[in-house]
Amino acid sequence: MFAMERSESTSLPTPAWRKQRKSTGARQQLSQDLIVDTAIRVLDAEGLDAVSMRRVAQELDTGPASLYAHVSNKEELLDLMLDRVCEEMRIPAEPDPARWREQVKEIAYEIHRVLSEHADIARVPLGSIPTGASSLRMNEMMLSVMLAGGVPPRAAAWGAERIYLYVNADAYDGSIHLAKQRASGMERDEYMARFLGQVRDFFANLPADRFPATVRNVGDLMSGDGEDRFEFGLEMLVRGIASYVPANDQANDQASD
Amino acid sequence: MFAMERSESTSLPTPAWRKQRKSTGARQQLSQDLIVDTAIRVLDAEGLDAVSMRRVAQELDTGPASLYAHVSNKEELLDLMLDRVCEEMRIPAEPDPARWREQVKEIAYEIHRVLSEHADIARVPLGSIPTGASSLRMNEMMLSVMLAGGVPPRAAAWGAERIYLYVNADAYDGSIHLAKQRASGMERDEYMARFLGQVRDFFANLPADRFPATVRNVGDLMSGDGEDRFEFGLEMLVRGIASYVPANDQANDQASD
DNA sequence: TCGTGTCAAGAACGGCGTTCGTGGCAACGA
DNA sequence: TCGTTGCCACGAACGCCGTTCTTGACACGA
Repeated sequence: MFAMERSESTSLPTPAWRKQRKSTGARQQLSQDLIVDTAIRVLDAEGLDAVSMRRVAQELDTGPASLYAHVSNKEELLDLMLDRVCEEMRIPAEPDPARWREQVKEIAYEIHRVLSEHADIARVPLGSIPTGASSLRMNEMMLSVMLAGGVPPRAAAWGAERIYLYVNADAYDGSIHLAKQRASGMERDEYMARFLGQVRDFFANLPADRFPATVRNVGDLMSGDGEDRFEFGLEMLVRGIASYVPANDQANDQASD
Repeated sequence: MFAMERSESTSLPTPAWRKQRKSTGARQQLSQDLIVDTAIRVLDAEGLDAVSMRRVAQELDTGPASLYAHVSNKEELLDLMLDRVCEEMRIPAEPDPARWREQVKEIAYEIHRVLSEHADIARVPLGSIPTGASSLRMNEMMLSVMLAGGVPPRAAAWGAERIYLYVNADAYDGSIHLAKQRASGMERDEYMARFLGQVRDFFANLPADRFPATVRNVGDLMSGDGEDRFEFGLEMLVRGIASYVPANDQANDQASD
């Protein structure tokens, strides 16, 4: 089957007089887009570790060497996959100063959602400056929203980057559990229940004299699911950045650095 | 007495009458500790990617199969390395309610320091619940400090975990630049200058109509080094968690969830 | 019809994690 | 003192990986 066409042309049917490239039959033309599409299919189905040059080539009924005509590296392939994934992010409407906190969180949620929907792709952006158009647009929007809300420029610039780091890290963290669950062959709920049970037992059975706070608060330590915790950390960050807004009707004891 | 330990003496010529096998007996006893020590030496010298079972075995003048008698997995080896590294962390004195914010930051800095000193070991704890004694002690201390400062238990439990995630993520982020610098063969300063210059150019040359906030704030986006940004994000988080302290003389519009 | 250039792809290189089987050595029982 | 036994180091091998070299088939311009 043909992948969805990405660029403007190419969706035309092949002229009948042009021979169907090669005697090996209806082989599809290799192209960067096709390779990236295929790699993302493998990613979604089996996780990032399954995305190898050989595996992608096999999926396209060819050898690994063939990919290097369209992609210089595995690293470049991963970057391209990330760029493509980022295109799925929906950017919220224009900045609304009255709702700037909510908008910052909406953007963070959107990034988190898209990264989480594609297995452990979140491993890729950790540590590589994202230069894809979509990433840049997210960053631009986050910045605009904060500036509209009255956050000073430097705090907004750094804050946006820190929030981005946090979102990435949490998405990656979550994807690891997904990978382990996949490897264990269990259902999601069963895996989670078993895993959390083990951690709870581990914490609860620590020597209470050396770890009093931990043992006494096992209930709170274990409460909430991944989404609750992501939301909590995000709220921490947003409250923190809000404290840099000058002349606010709150938070005036240690504000503004 | 001969043929125990002292691997330095193996450069002696082997007596012709002694079977070759015997001379290799001058090896040091393998043990888990020795393997972990060696692996950390490789890590510090060449980065985490250089830590392979083969590489560590080679460093010990043996074959990779020999390691599996003392370590069940590469994953287990990495966990053991992390545990060992965490032992270098110094835990601050006991909780001082008046200084709880500073103490939280001190703990975070200490974790960050030790992780950063060992190349990209920070890749390991991202996504695996740390169960080493040292990690637990850090968590216990962080929890105690927050509770002493008046943070409600659930907020303290979640907050400590979120801060831990942030510290890990930032340490990992930093280690990637170190790895790339190492790969490029440049000096640290030269690498950084070149890298930041490229990013600055990239941002500055974006189309100003589509990325107005980005282009207008290039200066702020690029300002500060890694430590400044780490500090800033940490301060964001601490201010955020502080807003959960009830009956504070600040922050009372949306506190306590 | 004959180059010619492009690009798919087979083969191979060196490295990886891991397992299997073997063989040497130390400790122990007779 | 001499088997015997059990443990453990380790060579070899398996099946992956990313990447490169080389070949060769095809479409196309001359």
